[in-house]
Amino acid sequence: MFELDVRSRKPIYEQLVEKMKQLIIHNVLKGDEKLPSVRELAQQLTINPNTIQKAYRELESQGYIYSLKGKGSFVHPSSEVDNKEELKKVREELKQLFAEAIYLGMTSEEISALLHEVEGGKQDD
Amino acid sequence: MFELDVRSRKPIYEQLVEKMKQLIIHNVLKGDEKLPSVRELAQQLTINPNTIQKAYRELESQGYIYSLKGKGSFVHPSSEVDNKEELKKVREELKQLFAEAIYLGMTSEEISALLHEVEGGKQDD
DNA sequence: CTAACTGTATTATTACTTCTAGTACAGTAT
DNA sequence: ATACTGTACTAGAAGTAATAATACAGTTAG
Repeated sequence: MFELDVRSRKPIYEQLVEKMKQLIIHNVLKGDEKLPSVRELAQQLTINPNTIQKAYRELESQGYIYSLKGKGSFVHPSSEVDNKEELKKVREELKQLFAEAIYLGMTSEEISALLHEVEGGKQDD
Repeated sequence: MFELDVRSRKPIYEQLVEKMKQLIIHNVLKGDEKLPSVRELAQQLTINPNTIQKAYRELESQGYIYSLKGKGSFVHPSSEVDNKEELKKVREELKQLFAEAIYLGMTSEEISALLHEVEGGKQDD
């Protein structure tokens, strides 16, 4: 499914959260799609099931997936995502990153271009 | 100078790096301005000098400050900052964050508005 | 109902990172 | 010389991440 850097200073479960978010955001994993089970993914990645669970718990609290006992974990459909806390966090991070980008010499034109590049790469299905 | 959350899950030296970057980026700390010494700041914040040094080392490697043995640590003037690695990192983070913002329901207009808000708040002196 | 899946929770242990503490050395300035 | 600076190193305490081994509850296919 993806690769992890076990030697990284960044915790495995955080890497896992980031990668999964990317897959969900870029629609590689579609709404209501079933994710690999905790044990299955642990075996695939040769890491401990508890670590997977920790990542899934985090993804669930951020609203990206939902889990049903006995059934599995599933991608939360984008249209239903309504996480005001996450949105607030993202807004703050954007402001911080904009200031940093400008400080490092990026123009607002460059930044806008990047935005529209990302925006253009989207499609619903 | 600022406040730190010692109880936070985020390491103290990382908080310190973030805060200092903000002060530098927003021109509260100006170019070539002398920063508090490692020992002085450690005393002010009641944390260990080694922790301050770790933060300063990180800020130096990111190009935000420079240190002179026996003299002190100083803010790197914005105009001279030319850190291609940092810029590359920021570009990647922007793309990731844009995708996330859009996924969470922000429009590109909202994002652009945020950008110009940050941009407008700048002034050289 | 049983067997084999699911998520979830708990406890114990190990490994790693962060932070502190103390010391030391080299360069600068008065 | 004295008192500042940054920098480096070792050692130990404290907290976090990751593993390992169980256990329990809900779902589903036979």
